[in-house]
Amino acid sequence: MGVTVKDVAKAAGVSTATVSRALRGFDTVDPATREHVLRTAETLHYVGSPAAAALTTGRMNSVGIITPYISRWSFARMLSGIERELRASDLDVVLYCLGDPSDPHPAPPIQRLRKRVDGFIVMSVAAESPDLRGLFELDVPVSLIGSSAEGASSVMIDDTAGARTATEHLIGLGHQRIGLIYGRENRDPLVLERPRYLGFVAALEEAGLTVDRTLEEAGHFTVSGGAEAMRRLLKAPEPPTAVFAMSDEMAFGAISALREAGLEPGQDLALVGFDGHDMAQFFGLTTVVQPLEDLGAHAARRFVEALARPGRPPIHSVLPTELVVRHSSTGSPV
Amino acid sequence: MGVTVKDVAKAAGVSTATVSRALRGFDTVDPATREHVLRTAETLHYVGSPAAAALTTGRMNSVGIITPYISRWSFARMLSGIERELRASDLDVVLYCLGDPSDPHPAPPIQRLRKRVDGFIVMSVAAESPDLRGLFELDVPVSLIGSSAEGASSVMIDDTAGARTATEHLIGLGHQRIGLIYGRENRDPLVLERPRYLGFVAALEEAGLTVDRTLEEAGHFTVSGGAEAMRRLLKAPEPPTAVFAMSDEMAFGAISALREAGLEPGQDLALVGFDGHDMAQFFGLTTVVQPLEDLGAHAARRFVEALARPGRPPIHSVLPTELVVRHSSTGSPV
DNA sequence: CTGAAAGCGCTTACAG
DNA sequence: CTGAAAGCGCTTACAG
Repeated sequence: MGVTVKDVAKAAGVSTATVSRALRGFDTVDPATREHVLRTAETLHYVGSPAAAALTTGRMNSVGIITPYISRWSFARMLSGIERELRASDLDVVLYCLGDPSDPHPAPPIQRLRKRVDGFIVMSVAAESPDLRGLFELDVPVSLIGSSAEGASSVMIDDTAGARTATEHLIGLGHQRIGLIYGRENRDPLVLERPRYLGFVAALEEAGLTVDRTLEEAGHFTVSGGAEAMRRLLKAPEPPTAVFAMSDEMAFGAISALREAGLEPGQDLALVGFDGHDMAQFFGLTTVVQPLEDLGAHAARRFVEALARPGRPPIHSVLPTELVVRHSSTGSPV
Repeated sequence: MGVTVKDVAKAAGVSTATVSRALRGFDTVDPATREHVLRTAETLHYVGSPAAAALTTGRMNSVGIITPYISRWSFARMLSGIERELRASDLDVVLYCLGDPSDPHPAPPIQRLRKRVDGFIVMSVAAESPDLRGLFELDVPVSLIGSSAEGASSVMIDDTAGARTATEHLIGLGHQRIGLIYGRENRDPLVLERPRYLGFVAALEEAGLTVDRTLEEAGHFTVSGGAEAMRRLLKAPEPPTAVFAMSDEMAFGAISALREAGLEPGQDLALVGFDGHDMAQFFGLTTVVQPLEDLGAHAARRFVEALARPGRPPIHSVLPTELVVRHSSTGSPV
């Protein structure tokens, strides 16, 4: 069903061992022989069988990407960063999407996947999550984004600090009643939710403000969820004068709910989001920008390194975030 | 480095052939034997080697996804649809991102990829694109989204009709000077661009309107590109009174450019987008909604079928689009 | 620097 | 219904 090393060997008049060595650039091959083999392989349009190579070497030359979402903006962005970085290393990308961590979903077939890839890059899943059960005992490189674990490299942002900065910004503008739009009722599954909440609370407490649970609404990390959360907040007996949304997409929804109610973000209610969404600028949305593609690229680089030099101690990196102030919080013109 | 069929065979007291057959549910195995083998495999935590299986059967149990973009909204959405559908078939998803079709980029290693997967799903790449050179001679199933070719199944929307409907909507509202925000200067690479243009032009011509090239601006399918395109249109000696944008993201940018200029979409200029973006509703954007996830799921299903029953004639499907009218074109309240 | 041979872990005719 | 044996296409000690 195709040209094999045997064919190349015969055509080149050498052994299959030599073909194999030449093709992979071993320097134990006579340069002239190598040249000749390469040319012969070329002529015959030889393409190696990764399955056969994998069977002998144990290396699949691919990496498994484990993620809760694909199309959610920030995840697509990280994925894009991973892909871009991996393109150079000719590792193939095998994508596995878990599904929403708060919804019931089948456990990923980690053991089966492990046989298909040389290791994993995991996007925003807590190391302790049942979805990752067994992953760290696999003895393959694991590179984490947004979470961390003992034996794995990780790259994250400081979610707590980011949320705290956002909240402090609102406090600095004089707000005392600050609402929150978080994600899901159960704040543990999505790894970024808890630290952002802690940052929010810390800022309030430091400023001597009380944490008012009635000012916290779930927005499910979607635009429509954010809109609904904001509608509920506006219906409160004493609505907040400012709101921190844990994602820009929820903040977009919040903006639309405000407009619906005849209110202008920045004028009537100060709003801050989180992510640095493409469209934040166009909404005039103040937001905590995180370097999503860089997070992905970083994790991919760590993975490639771990594969090349096993046994090195894992590296934990924290990438900076930046509060970008716009109209939605200050009310000043866009 | 792990438990193999041999180990299972020995433990179960049968041959490896029987283990193999039992594990794959062949009905030529005595039920009691099968049960016993299954239990033994379970106990031993046996996990098959896909590489070895692939080497003997020639099947990799995975599908290559070829796409120009990952994080662009509509592509992420289709990808999500593909993934969801494939999850059930336990085919692994190997992702290959080409890069922007209008920018120079390396040719994808189709021949190499072919050895890793059982076939391909291609998102929005013209069958004649150099990126796909050799793909159709590979004799593996190919399932196309948004384009079509002789020997491959395909699923698409009618881009021409969608664009025509959008344009007719604007004409029906009484507009005579209708501008266009398209993608790139070179409209061929991204397969959807040419048909949308043809639909736009057809609607104008049928209405007896002249096609004015000075009212056409490139928006690069990005939010900021759309904003710039709209700014240029507004600077025209005689600006359009309505604009059709080939994507919602460009339309969002256009909206922000309008607001910047103190204009209100729907009041001062009628705007229609294309895609059915999550956020269109929140912008009050009139748009041609296309079933992106369904396109992906559809293509995936075709692929799985083609794999199961090779030789069947390919199926070409067209999924419906729907014009959803909102404030941005009619000016009526959201 | 090169080759003969074994082996990676499965599956599949072939026989029984 | 089951097993012995060959073979898929590579790579890798081992010899030379």
